[in-house]
Formats: sequence, C-alpha cells, structure tokens
Amino acid sequence: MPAVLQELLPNSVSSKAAPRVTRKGERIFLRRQRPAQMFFVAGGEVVLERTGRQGEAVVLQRVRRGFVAEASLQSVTYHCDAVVTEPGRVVAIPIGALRRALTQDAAFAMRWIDMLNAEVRRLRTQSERLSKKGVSERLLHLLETEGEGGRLAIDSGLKSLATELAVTHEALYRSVAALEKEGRLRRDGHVLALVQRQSV
Amino acid sequence: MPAVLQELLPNSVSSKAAPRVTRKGERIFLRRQRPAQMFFVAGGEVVLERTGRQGEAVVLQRVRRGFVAEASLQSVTYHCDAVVTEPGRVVAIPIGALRRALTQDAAFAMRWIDMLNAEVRRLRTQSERLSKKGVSERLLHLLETEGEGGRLAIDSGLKSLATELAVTHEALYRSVAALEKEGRLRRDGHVLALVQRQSV
DNA sequence: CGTACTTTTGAATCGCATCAAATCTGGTGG
DNA sequence: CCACCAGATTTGATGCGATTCAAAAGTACG
Repeated sequence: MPAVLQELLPNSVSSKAAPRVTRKGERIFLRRQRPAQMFFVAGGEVVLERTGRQGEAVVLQRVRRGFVAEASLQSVTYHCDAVVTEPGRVVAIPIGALRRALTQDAAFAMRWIDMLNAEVRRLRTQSERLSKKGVSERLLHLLETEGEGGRLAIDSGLKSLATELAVTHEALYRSVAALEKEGRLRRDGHVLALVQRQSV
Repeated sequence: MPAVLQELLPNSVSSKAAPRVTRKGERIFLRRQRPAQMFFVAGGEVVLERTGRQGEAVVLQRVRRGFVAEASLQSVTYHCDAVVTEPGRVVAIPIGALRRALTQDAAFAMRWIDMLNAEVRRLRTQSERLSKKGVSERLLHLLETEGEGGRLAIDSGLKSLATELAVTHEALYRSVAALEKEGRLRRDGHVLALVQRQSV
C-alpha cells in the first residue's frame, strides 16, 4: 500500500484495505451502483466519466494517484462510471469502516476535509478552463494550472487529452501544431511545455 | 441566523458568527487575500468568480444559501473573488474557531464532509455541462440537473445566466427563443421550464 | 506482419462570437 | 407624474474557428 495512503488512513481502516491490479478497459464501478467501497488509485490511470445518451463520454476526473469519487461517501449510488485507462493498481477500502473512522477520529476527518478541499479547488479550476472558448486557450490554461513550471506529461495521448478539454482531437492537434509554430509551446515526446516569454 | 446554519454548526462556532447585510456590487473578499473568515450566504446572492487578465469574469459558484469558498479552510489565500450580485445578508464565521471545532467535534466534521461532498458533485455536474458544445445543450442540461422537475427560476436575468453557461448573452437569448418556438421550453416570467415530452 | 489505434492533413459546413443598433425595463430625480 | 438614464433584452449582419466527414500515414502490440 502506498505511503500516502498509510499516512492518511488510521490503522483501523488501512488494515481493511484490499489492493488489487486493474486491467485496461476494466470498470471499477458503474453509475447507479450502490457504493460499498472507496477506491484509491495507486498505479496506472482511472477516469471518472459520464456517458450521455448518444454515448459521448465526458471525463470528470482523471486519477493517477488518489481517490476516485471521494464524494460518494454517503451517496446512495455512484453518479459516474470509473474506467481503467491504463493498467495498474487500486486499493479498495470498505466504506463502512471509513465512515466509522471519520466519525470517531477527528484528526483523520480533518485530513479527509483537506483532501476534499483540494478536489473542490481542482474542479473550480477545471470549470474555469472549460469556460474558455478557444482550444489553445484551454490547452494553455491546462499547462499553466496543472503543469509544473509550465511542463506537463501527457501519458494517455493527445486524443484522450482532447476529450478532457472537451474539444475534438483534430482541433487539438491543429492547435498544438499552431502553438508550436508560433513558438509558444514545445513538445518533447510525451511532455508539453510552455515556452517562457521574455518579459520586457 | 438561519436554522440550517444552526443545525450545521456547534455552539462553540455559531456563538462567534457575525451576520451582516451586503450591498450590491460589494466584494466580500478578494483573491490572494488571507482567509480569516468563512462566509455563509443567508440572503441575496453572491458569486465566486475569477477574472482573467482581460477582465473577462468567469463564474465559478453562485450562492443564494450556503457557504462561499468552503475550500479555503486551510488555504493561505483565497483563489477567487466573492462579489455580491444581489443585496442580502451574509454570516461571517471566524476560521480559527471553525478549524478548532472541526478537529474536536467529529460529528460536526462529518456534517462538513457531507457539505463538501455535495459541492464536489455539483462541480462535477458543472464540468459536465461546460463540456457540452451547443448553447441549448448547456441550457437544457442546467434545467435537467439544477431545476426541480425541469423548472428553474432565473433571478438574476438571462444575461447573468449566460456568463454562467460561458456563452454570450446574444447566443443565449436566441437559443431560448428557438427552444420556445420548437416547444421544448416555456418561459413564465423569471421561470424557465422544460416542456415534458410525451413518452411513447 | 496484420490489426487496431493514434496522429495528421484536407475540405466543407455550421454555430457562435462579435459588432451594431433598436427596444424595453425599472428605478431616479425633477 | 413624467423625463431620463442605466441596464437588460432583442434582432440583424458578418467572419472566424471549431466541428464534421474523409482519408492517409504513423505506431504499438500480439
């Protein structure tokens, strides 16, 4: 089990945690199912998505390390599907034990609150990004907010990134190419990096 | 002080809460300020927004009853501005007292977690909405998800709604008119309502 | 080495942003 | 009560950027 998880969870909970490997394409859980476990992604990648009636997938969360659907702690059903996009590992934690620990261990509850706060901020930033109209504006915003020093590794390909930015992959490819030609962006394999503009 | 707040907060906190009236246009707090208080909107309307460098405002949260920027509990600075869009009342709660109560009162912490969970879900729905491309798709999604039985009161006008949907007001006006003509939407003053389509 | 998927480029079309302007509205002060 | 003003609402014309549809080239993987 990852150290991050050990530090977050009290023993009463982590002792009940069950790690397992995931396969690409596997569904960890489905919308409308009753949550019995909380999942922590410890390797690979899992996306939380909703599927419209025409089958268009909307990516709501992309997790490489952290909880999927933390917000379903008290929910009657999941409100999204969780799909494995890259094989790896998840840790399943019984929700009952988690709830019990949260009501009994205030320090743990506070750590949990911090985690939720971070997720709320991340989602607000994502809303801000999706409020932008141009493709390149969204891309640059992503690099500015999610990247480290304007650098961001794109592990699952630009096509997958396109659905995350809610644009077509064609538009994204063209936008990347255009930004590169303008000298505002650089590509090193899977890494996109903003080119620092010299301030006057 | 509203009953909802009384039920949520323990006495140690609610005794320190300070209600006050708000004026239209007033800024409750600004980005980059250090959070000293947590604000509960008890009347009127407050929006949480970020302003880009060209002054384009992005609405991240619109609150008529509830907390603004709950996620800044442990933050060093606010990450958004809070602006009063309709005069009313807010209750200011000292953050120190709040934090203390959360670490000592597990039941309160659990109620707080539920509130954050609800906000996370709301934000995911908002991301889903902004992922839609068409204006009318976004509008219909709003009515489906935020409305009660497809009915939603628009108190602050369609123009303000337009910025929330991240479209121009012209496009929204036209979209509303078009949907009305198609018989998919009805307007009764400030209320927008989906027209129920007869299932076969 | 074939198959499935991503990446890339091209062309046509469409919806929305943009700019402009007219009308309507609620609220203010004379 | 009316004139007036600021803001919201509405309609029109134009252009651009993204979607859509199509197809070719590159790449990973069994």
